[in-house]
Amino acid sequence: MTSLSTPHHDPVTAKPRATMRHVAALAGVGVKTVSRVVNGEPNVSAATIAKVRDAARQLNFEPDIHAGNLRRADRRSQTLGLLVGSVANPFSGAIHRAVEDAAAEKGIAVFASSLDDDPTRERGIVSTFLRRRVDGLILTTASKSQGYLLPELEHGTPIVFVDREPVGVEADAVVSDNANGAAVATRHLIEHGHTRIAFLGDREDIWTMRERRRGYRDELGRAGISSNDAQVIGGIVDEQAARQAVDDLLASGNPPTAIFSSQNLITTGAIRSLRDNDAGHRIALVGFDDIALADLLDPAITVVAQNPQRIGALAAERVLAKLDGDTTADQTYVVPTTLIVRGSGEIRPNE
Amino acid sequence: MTSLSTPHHDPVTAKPRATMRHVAALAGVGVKTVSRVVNGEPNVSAATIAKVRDAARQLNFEPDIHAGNLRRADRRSQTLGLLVGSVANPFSGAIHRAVEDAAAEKGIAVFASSLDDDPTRERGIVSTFLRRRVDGLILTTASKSQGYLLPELEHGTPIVFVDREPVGVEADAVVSDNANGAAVATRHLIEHGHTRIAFLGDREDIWTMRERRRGYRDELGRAGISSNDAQVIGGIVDEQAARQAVDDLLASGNPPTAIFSSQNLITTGAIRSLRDNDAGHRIALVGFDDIALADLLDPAITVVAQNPQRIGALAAERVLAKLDGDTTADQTYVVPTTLIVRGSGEIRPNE
DNA sequence: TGAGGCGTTGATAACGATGTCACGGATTGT
DNA sequence: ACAATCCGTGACATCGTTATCAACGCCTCA
Repeated sequence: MTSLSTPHHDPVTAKPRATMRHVAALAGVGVKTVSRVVNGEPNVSAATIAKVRDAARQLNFEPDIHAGNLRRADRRSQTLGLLVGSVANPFSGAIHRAVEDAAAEKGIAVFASSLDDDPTRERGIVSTFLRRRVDGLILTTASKSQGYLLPELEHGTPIVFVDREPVGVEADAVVSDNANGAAVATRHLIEHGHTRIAFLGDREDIWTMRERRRGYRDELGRAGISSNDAQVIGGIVDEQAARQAVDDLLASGNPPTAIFSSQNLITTGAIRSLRDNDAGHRIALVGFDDIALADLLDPAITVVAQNPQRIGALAAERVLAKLDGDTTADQTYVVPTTLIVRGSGEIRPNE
Repeated sequence: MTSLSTPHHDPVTAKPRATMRHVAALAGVGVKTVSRVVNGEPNVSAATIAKVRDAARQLNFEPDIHAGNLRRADRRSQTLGLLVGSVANPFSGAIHRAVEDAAAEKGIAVFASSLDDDPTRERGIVSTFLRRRVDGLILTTASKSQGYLLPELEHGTPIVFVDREPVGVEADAVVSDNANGAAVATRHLIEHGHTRIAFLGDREDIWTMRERRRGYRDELGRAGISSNDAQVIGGIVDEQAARQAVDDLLASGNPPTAIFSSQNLITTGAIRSLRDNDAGHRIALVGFDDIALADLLDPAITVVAQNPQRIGALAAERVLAKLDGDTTADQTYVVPTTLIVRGSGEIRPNE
């Protein structure tokens, strides 16, 4: 056996990539001049620019942005790290898209990763971003504290939290009007005559879940509804669990007349259960976060809609502003939610 | 006025980032030894490893992956570029998620961008990826030819196309069973007694649209249905346009008894129009690509479902395999579609 | 006409990491 | 006991780019 080996892509056919040196040689100029042309720096003669452009085109030259970044004064990688719930989730997708649009305008590329509400993933992904020297971070978090980001903040990396407020660090955050939105939803149900309103919640350790539950409870309190009537069910991790939870509620001795489901997947699970149990027109439902085609269901689903586009756009705006030297004090930006009345939330008890 | 300036993040508070030299100095070893520890290379004493780890932790050291990449033999940036229709679109999101999962396993980060069916964007985004020296590319395309990628392919960069086949280059592609899926949908409608089946299509220059239309036409031909009965409407760019198109169809002198909508947003637009015109239970509808909650609508929507998870997973698998030296010949992988019968596709004419 | 300035250009060091290689000390084999 | 080997380690060159600075030629103005 010889020592011949093909460790990776076939080295026989692999053509080397053109560097500035190659371009410089072909154009008959120095590398620094190529650099000047590529970066649009002034004081290069038109003739030289043409020669260099030609050579670069011939060789399919693409500058190595990271090699440049190594020496460049501003050390910008033109890259952002984005961590969202899951890139497969429409809410996250809308945030991602808004961030991409803002970043693309400035030639900035975006790393996007999924958190899955897993603290370990959070740390790993952030580390992955940091090792790639992203210029800024937009993060949804799951860990108990984001104190580990302090050194990065001190270094000057702009960090903006989205969807959930951070713990253990001061930084910008962009979140939905969670407690108020939940209160509005709850009040809406109360105004339609309900007192037995169940709350279907996510995992206890998720900040948005606690905020929404707080809004729900506060509103019940304001209406003078006994907390005995509040059926708070937490720890619902997916659509199937939500379905089961509602099945159980309906089978219980004292079912609620209305349901407030505090999240996307939980809402669809609830819809399925209500449908299965033929209770869709009997039990009111208001969901937190809009769902696709909710207006075409029967009944159409009343929701408190979030504004993920706005959340993403605002987060990107803040990060980019900080990169441009903006020193506005860190704060939490609250993006309003909107009650969208469609039918399911206007069902009255005992109908 | 002094020459003091604050070009970017406040240089007064900006702490420098720790490099291997700093870690080496603190640990009292050479930089190469730090490199060995960080990369888990063998032949370092346990005591030295401990010293280095300690120092690295104290300084919050994160290695600069791109600086290393510059000198490293394999030149891997541990990064993939992914270009999809739009990161806000559930189909794209599912692909993205599958790619992310496969990549994350190997510590690879993913750049994700949206194409918006814009050839100019395609070129710009690919260039953006290339300048960042991604290890591989997974691309949805909009331009007439991908010939511009030839130099990159020759260089050995693995490229896999998703959703649409490339033109002008030979490369792996992972696509849905478009023509066949469309034929299955069409046959399904024919089997339920329809002959006047309208086709609602996307922009003409989109490969998937042409494939699906081909499947539709072929199937009509096989059934001996006159092409006069085929009402092909193309150039539908969004949901609103689809709605309008169906409104027009219904108002025409000779409306179809069934509709095959060849895409996601077009399907929802069609549903809305049918609903508005009170025709949902009279005119059959089969959509290409599944939509959320389709099973809860009235009627529930029959669709030919794609499998974006599978498409993404397969594309990622191919790219990663090529990175590992796999030299299987380039080919197009066809991911099967599935007819999901729910109700709207089983409505008979004249009901 | 000669000093000074400006526009254009390239040689060289440096960025933060890894590949190479050489060195010293410990271990092994005979 | 001595050579051969192996292990642990660090000095140095290097990857592709940009910052610095010096040099050159040409123009301007006194």
